[in-house]
Amino acid sequence: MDSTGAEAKETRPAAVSRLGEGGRHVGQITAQLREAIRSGIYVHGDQLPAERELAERFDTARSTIRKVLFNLESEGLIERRVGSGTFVKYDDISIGAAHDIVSRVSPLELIEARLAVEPHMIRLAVLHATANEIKMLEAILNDLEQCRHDKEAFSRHDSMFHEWLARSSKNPLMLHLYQQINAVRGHDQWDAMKNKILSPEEIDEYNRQHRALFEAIRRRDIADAVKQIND
Amino acid sequence: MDSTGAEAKETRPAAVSRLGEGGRHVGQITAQLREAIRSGIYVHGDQLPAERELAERFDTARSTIRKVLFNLESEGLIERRVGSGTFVKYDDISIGAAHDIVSRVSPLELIEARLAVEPHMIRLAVLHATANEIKMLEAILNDLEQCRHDKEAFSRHDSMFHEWLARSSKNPLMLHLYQQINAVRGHDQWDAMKNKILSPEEIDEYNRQHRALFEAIRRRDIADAVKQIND
DNA sequence: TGTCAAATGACCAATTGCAAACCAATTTTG
DNA sequence: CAAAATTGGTTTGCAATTGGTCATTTGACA
Repeated sequence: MDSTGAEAKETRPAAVSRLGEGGRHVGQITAQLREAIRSGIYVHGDQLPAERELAERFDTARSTIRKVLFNLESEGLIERRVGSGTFVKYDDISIGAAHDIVSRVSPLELIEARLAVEPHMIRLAVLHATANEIKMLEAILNDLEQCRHDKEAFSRHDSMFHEWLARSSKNPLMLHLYQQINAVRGHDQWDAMKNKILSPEEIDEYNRQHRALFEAIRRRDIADAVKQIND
Repeated sequence: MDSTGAEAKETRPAAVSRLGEGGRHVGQITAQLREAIRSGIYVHGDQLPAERELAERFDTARSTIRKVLFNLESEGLIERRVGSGTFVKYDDISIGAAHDIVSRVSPLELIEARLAVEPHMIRLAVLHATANEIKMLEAILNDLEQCRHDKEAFSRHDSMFHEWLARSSKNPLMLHLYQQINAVRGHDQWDAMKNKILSPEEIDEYNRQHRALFEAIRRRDIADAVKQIND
């Protein structure tokens, strides 16, 4: 007699098929919010107003807003966390970066560049890393191994690990080059895709490699370190 | 040491800035403090105000500040010592802008960077260079061989030769990286060295290598090309 | 009148933030 | 040297906020 409340997931397995419209209000507000996100009014990471506040702003009921947010969540535009809020998960790199280097690099080209720079970077890091930097790398590595189920955090710490690696090389030019690479890597849609695909098992595998690389650096074993980075 | 910058934020986050790290307060304050450090308001070695004082300044709880400091510590920006305080640990040497990088790179470091990038670049160039680009390289090479006694012209053409090499790799990121290297290489700092080092005989030797490299590329002989660049 | 989107209201669970107290290491002071 | 003060580290309890869920009512429309 209602079907009001929330389209319970368990009672409605395939409700996703009918996209676009829920009801009149729902469809309207969905389009409006979707456009606000895609146009950049809200950017990646931004927190949307709470459901109750959105309801007030759009002068509608919370259940309506929830249907809207359910739609946007199905489209992958937002992410909702109980107790925290609703967050935009739409990193559109095409906005404003059209002629930037970032948008002209393919995943393969990125890998090529990394393969070129990283081995030498590792060699230098093995030679020049200070005790403090090794300590720092280990700390980050430990953080990294706590991130099996948090792809976002894993990606952040992974970047940090490699940046400290570059820093340990003690070659400002190498660090500079690697930061250029990282800038692309961080904004590359391939990276975003990788983040969605990363399974805990793959994260484990990455972490094994990271650990092996770190141990090689600590032992000052150039050959082994370079071997690790090439796998 | 103080001037923690604007603390304003009139109880209404309304126009969201950049969240996505933690809660609303934590994320905001983290971003604020991080910016204060990266922008140089606090410099390496500075002691931050005590947690309890920071809490008072930001009009928030100490636990909130502690989460903020934990974030910054994870990023390697600060260091905390029980009984002493929280200290900035940020070498802005490492984050220098592109124009600063030139003055901080030693000849050896430049060579290291070239050794890292060039072999891979050559591999890609051998694979991807078009007939036109090979023609262009040959033309530059001919110019180059006319410069036995004009160090300035030799240097110019040499740069051009390598830039076309980079371009032939068909990898925009590699080209970008090599341009960064070239920016350092072409800087005034190296002029003096150029004049001291470059004798006509050495220019001849360079040209022999260039010629050999070029022939290897034309033959699509990766092994020989890489061998030439490493000599 | 029956149907169904919309609205309402209540409650739950997770998260965040606040407050207070206490501990441990370090520095300052007497 | 010893006590006091300062500082980061930790724990506990509580309240507010937020998304998740359910039951029920309202209102437009066929």
